Amino acid sequence: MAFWLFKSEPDVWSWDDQLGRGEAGEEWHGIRNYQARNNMRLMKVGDLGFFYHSNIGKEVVGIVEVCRTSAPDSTTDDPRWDCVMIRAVRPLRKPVTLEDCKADPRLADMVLVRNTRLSVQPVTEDEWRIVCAAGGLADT
DNA sequence: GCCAACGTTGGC
DNA sequence: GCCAACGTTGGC
Repeated sequence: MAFWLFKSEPDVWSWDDQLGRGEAGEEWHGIRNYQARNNMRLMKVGDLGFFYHSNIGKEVVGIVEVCRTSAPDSTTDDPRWDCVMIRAVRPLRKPVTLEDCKADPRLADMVLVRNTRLSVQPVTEDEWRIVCAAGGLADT
């Protein structure tokens, strides 16, 4: 089981949009960056991820689960790009902001803090627990 | 709206 | 294969 972080501009695709898809989930299409794509190729069904709002909010707002491994991105004919599908699991009780993450020395190496531009990132188990706790979720 | 950081492209 | 030019992302 691995942990990840998915970034989205809420203008384009928000947590509420994701929640609206329910169990069916949503294809995480539109990724045109090799590092982000490679991360998606490593994902397995059942892996968990944070749903992060970039630009507006700049905060982790919810938890998602990978529900389909990486497959061709339906929004392009370019065979280089593929993507997973994710479904909403639950919101954080309290969003965890980028500022919060920067303020916690234990999260200093988090990709979110270090490489602000990567849109699909790995999260370590420790980071996962710390952010969940900060978000008011005892476990997951 | 600006700009730093980073990725990609293309000329050589 | 290097690197300058350019485009994009995302925090501020």
